[in-house]
Amino acid sequence: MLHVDLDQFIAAVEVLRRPELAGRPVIVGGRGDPTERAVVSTASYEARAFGVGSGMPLRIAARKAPDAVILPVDRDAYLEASDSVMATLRAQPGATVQVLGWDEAFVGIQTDDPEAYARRIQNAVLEHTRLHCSVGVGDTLVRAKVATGFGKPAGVFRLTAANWLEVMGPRPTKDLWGVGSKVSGRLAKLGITTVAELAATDPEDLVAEFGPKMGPWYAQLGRGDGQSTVDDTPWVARGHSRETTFQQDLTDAAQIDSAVRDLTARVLEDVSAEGRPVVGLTLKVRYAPFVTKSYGRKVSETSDRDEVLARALDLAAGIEPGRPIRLLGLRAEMAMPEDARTGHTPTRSGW
DNA sequence: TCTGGGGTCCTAGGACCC
DNA sequence: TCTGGGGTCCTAGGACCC
Repeated sequence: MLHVDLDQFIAAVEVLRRPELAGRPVIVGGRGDPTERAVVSTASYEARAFGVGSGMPLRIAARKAPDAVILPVDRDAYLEASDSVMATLRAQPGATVQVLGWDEAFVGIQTDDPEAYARRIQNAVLEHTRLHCSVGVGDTLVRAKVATGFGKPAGVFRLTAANWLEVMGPRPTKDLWGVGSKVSGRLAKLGITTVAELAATDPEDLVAEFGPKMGPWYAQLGRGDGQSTVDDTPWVARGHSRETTFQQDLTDAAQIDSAVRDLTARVLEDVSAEGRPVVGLTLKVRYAPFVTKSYGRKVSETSDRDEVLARALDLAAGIEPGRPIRLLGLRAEMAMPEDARTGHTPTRSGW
């Protein structure tokens, strides 16, 4: 199968509608104001040369790349571009498309020459959207996904059981898709620092540290093994959430109350668009500077706005009075539709 | 350096039941 | 009076991804 990933997607979309920005460092994040609390969504390759990367506070990014153009996030524009990329992929002969995000997808195909097929896809995407993408070829989802990184930018790379250990073996475990800094640190404490070492570990030996599912899963990840078919079953969202970081920390009860009402209304926009009842609510509170607490509970199935608001305000009653709040978030969990409940939906553990 | 916003999934521990 | 063992459900928290 193939994994297709658009190059510097968000920045590329912005440059398309502002051709004068081509070749310049471009940073997209927040409302485009580096004095606000916000982070970088995407930086163009020119901006990355200054050490700017996604997730970095916008303020820091602006300091590193003083001449960069900083633009606000425009979700609708990226969604539209994404839709036409995915439509292009689905139009390829024999392609099964599993969308992973705005800018990436797995493509299942039967072909004797996957590299040629990958080039076809790159050309088709470029022709229809004027966007460049990189393609990974693999015999499992994990290998295809990881392969893409070696193809960037605008290239094609193949990873299979035959070359996985040769290419990935010496690399740190953090280079794996699904291993972050915490897990790589815990693995290091067990004496496992490279992908080769992880691949050679008995899955059962990881159960004590990571639990019955994640332990064996990490061992499998080290080998690059896992699911080898692309599943295009339409995704069914489990829930929707909204959150806001306040530019000034909140302490006033009336402000908190109004923020919760606002979040509820925004969450309900997404929820009611799906027409599925709410079955659970979680209020996330970040007390300054960075202590996150959540207050959640199941609720009896409801689609009534006032009912949901009342339950959200119930949760907000648990907020510690007087403690400065930096962020509030509200997540609504929705009832799963009958067919999705009985049918299969792709899960991370399946990979 | 000081940390967005939208998601998913897993685990631990307490409550409760038999 | 002090207390097993297994199971399920729920909540809180954590980790990761884009």
